[in-house]
Amino acid sequence: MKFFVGTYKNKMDAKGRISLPAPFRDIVTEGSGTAFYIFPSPNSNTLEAGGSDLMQYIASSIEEQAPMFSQEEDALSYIMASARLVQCDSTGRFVMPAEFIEFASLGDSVSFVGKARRFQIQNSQYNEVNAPTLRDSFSKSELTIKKPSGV
Amino acid sequence: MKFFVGTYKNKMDAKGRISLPAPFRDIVTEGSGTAFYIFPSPNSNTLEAGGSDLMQYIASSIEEQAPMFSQEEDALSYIMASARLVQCDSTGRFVMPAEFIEFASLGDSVSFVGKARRFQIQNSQYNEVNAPTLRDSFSKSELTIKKPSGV
DNA sequence: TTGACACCCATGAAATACCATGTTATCCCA
DNA sequence: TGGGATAACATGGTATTTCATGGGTGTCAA
Repeated sequence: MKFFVGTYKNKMDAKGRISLPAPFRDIVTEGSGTAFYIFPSPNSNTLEAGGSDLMQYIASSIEEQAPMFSQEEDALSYIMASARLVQCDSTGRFVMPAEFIEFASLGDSVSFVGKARRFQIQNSQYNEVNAPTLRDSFSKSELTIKKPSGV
Repeated sequence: MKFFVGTYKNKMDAKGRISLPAPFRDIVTEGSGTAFYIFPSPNSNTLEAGGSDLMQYIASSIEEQAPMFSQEEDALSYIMASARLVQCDSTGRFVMPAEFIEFASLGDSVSFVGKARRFQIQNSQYNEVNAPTLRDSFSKSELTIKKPSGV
């Protein structure tokens, strides 16, 4: 299995077209053809993205937490309701839906931030002001990596 | 596997005809030809819809919960009794049964809401008032995506 | 006969696939 | 190790297709 790592900056044109960074292209298109999923992050004004395996992960989690037709399921599946499947063309470019441009306040420069199983898409300025903060809070050892079960 | 994601708004004409959103068309018709199932939601005034794999999922769930001919099975299988199989024409349009138009109070504008394994069909106004609520309850961190078992 | 329903076109707008180019990164060989 | 050749990639522009939607016609059954 391959992971989304690294941070890349690409330009969005007037039509909302952006090149998906080449290192992400091969990973995300495994099992989803040339398409991948984007949805608004539940807790911040950034966009989350990944392949069909990510959606499978989320769908399974929802099914284990809440039965079908329950109110909890309705709230959890808001991710699915707000997500979009976007297609890459032959040159590796996709069209960012207008509602996401607005949600994430995307400008000319867009950052792609690797997050292992998924990646984030955000305004480059947002990324620049947050990256040092994140690094800072991490190096304070408030945040650590615990041993996962079954590894 | 492909999932129903996103929210789309289409118009219903005087004959009760609606275009099934193109992104849903390819998914739902896998294994069901050009037809799909619609049934009233057990817990709200919206309509649930999906392909034959969804009905398979529900049927299996009913079989595991209650034995055949039991009273519980009778209640659970009300979904099957109230469901309808609808056909799409060559342009991807289907006729919404009159009883469902009444049940879900459908007007000119109809929303299709992706829910991973299935999708909902509802009055667009109903969708507009509920979507912010869902997003709100989700972003309060009362609801999170936990690691599903076996992934 | 009348309504319900499936089927057939037509059309404008919007989405998407295709083609072209410059620049950067990578590879290969001297 | 350096320099040239080659391939990959990001980005700009254009053409084609898809899609949603409106209207009409025929057919079968109540």
